[in-house]
Amino acid sequence: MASDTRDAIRGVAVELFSKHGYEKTSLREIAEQLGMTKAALYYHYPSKQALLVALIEPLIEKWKVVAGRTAGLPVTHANVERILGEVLDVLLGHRAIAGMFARDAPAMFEAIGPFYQDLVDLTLRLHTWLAGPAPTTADRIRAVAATEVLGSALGWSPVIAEVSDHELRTVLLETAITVLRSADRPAL
Amino acid sequence: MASDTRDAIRGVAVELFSKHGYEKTSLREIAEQLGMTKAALYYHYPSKQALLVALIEPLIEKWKVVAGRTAGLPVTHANVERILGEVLDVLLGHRAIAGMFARDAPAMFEAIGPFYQDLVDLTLRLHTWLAGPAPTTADRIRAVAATEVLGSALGWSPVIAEVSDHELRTVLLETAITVLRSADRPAL
DNA sequence: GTCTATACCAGGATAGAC
DNA sequence: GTCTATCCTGGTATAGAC
Repeated sequence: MASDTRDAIRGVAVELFSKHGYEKTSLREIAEQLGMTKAALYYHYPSKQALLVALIEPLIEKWKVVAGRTAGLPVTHANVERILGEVLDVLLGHRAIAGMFARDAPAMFEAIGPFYQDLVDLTLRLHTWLAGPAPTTADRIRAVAATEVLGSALGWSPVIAEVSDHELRTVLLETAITVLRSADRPAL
Repeated sequence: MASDTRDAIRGVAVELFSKHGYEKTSLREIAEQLGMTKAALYYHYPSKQALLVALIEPLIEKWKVVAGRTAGLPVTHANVERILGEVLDVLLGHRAIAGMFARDAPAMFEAIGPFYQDLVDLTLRLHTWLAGPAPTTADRIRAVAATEVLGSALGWSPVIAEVSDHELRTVLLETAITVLRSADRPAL
């Protein structure tokens, strides 16, 4: 087994990192909450950054899979709905971690530049795909906005916290699709 | 006059805070870039936090004005468009600072809790107003999503950076309104 | 009124004892 | 696998030069 201690450390780490931010969470705090010393953490994870990376990796992997699927995929209504749904599932399935990327971006970048860059690049590919072939500027803005709508799932608002994952998924998916479709409407 | 030096300090501070994040920006860095010592900064601003507050204040004031306007205002098409437009103008007029709140949230909260809480409360009031009277859960989610669409103006995507403020304003305003209106569409 | 020198404490990191 | 001792950097505080 991959060590109970490591699991416990990661658990406390996600909790504190998302609550107080990465920079403001001290290793002493994490250690104290686990009943060990700062230095003991260093046995299990060689640095604060390595601990962060261990938390991040599962999200990155799933994000790669979803964004990768868009390669060469035609931008049909059905495909857009499927991809956006998968994106939402990744966000909802890793809320705490994805929320860190959304809300604690500079810390994430300073700590794990290349990994962070991977996520950014993948997101840009998603934007490009969503904008469709030969997009206008407005199409590209809407692609960003649609992604932002999905990001609402990570929000701090009580509205978001109170709603069931299922309803959140349904409404946000429909809304994001509406945003992309709004190109078809006559100009205001 | 309110001191050239203070202006210069604030200029460098916004730049570095938004580039590397608040926590990761050291006062030494700021001082060096200005050709002075760390301690000299302390003459002009009594703490790193006070410097941050000085940057933040103009945004908070404007945000208060806009969110305050919604009090008792009927949720008509025209009013929604006017308020969302004003929100966009505030965001576009304070891009760097507003971006810090969007992307560096834990740092902002740790540093200036009460001020941050003000912004959050005002934003929640905006959500509530946008959701309209007797809102369904879906209405409330869409209100959050519409706000998130406006927040796209603060994004790091090259799409956003390349587009003119005017076109960004036009498209995002129209898109946010579409999101709120999408309740009228027949269910998927 | 503006700045320098200097010292203090907290947090991340490393070496080495047990 | 866990701890003590130690180092370095960054925010902070104060004394004092100009």
